[in-house]
Amino acid sequence: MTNDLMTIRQMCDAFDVTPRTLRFYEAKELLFPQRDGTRRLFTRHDRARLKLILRGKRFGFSLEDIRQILDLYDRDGSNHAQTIRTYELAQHRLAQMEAQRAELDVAITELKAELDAGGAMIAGLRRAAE
Amino acid sequence: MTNDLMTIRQMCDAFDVTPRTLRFYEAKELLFPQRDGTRRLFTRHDRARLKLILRGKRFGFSLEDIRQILDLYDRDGSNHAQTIRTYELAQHRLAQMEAQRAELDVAITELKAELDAGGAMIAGLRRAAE
DNA sequence: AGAGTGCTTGACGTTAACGTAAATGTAACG
DNA sequence: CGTTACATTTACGTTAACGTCAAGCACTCT
Repeated sequence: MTNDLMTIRQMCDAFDVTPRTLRFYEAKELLFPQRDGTRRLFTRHDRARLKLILRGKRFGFSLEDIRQILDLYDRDGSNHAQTIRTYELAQHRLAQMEAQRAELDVAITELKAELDAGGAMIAGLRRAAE
Repeated sequence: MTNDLMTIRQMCDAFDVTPRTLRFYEAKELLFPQRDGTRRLFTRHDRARLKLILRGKRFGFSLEDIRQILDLYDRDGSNHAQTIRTYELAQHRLAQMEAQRAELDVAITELKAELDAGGAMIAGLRRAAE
């Protein structure tokens, strides 16, 4: 069984992040490692939170979004209103992502058309400028 | 027929940008308006370039990318090697956009799964942390 | 004790594309 | 000539998520 307390380096190796990142997350109040004198010791709790953080980032949430979600979660995991709030946050983010994808689709289609048509951006751009 | 020379405000109204933006583009050498004393006067040429700039932005090109493309275009619109170069830039950008869309698709799918499964991000995040 | 290794806390740097504010100019109107 | 309405330059501010030193402590090995 993996030790309950991990040094910053062990954390970095385990999660593929830099020490700077972990300290940054602590400064932003996303993590709260214990101290052994001056050194940080990360608990299971920190590891769980870090997983959530990295997962949230993959979803495109900002660190601030993530912090809010984690705070709600820690304050009272069973509070219905807060769960709803988080749900709404996720829904909102999902809508953003889908809108972004739609824009991207349009841009990709247009750019492909340029390439297919003129054989070069320039030609496409010139036509667009008429 | 619309006058050949336009003030900064006319440009802003016509293209829905701010004066700051036009001055910024000039500073970045994307536009080269004439001067009437101290005031800028934008020519048809500037308008054509601005259209290209805004179009490039929709494609997700950086201003620096756009500047390079415009420079090649102005220097010699018929130079084959330069046309090829621009073509490659566009291809590269297209590849980036498609990669980005792929990532977005994965994230959207995952996030949807979370929402469908647990009814809340928190639940999803908790399962992920186990 | 000296060397090496790893950890710590500052604190400034990076990137893009402008926003915003301050001080000044100047053209036209009445 | 005074006011109004835009224009100009200069230059610092913004945002996110860290990167990159710099200087120094803490422990261990020899």
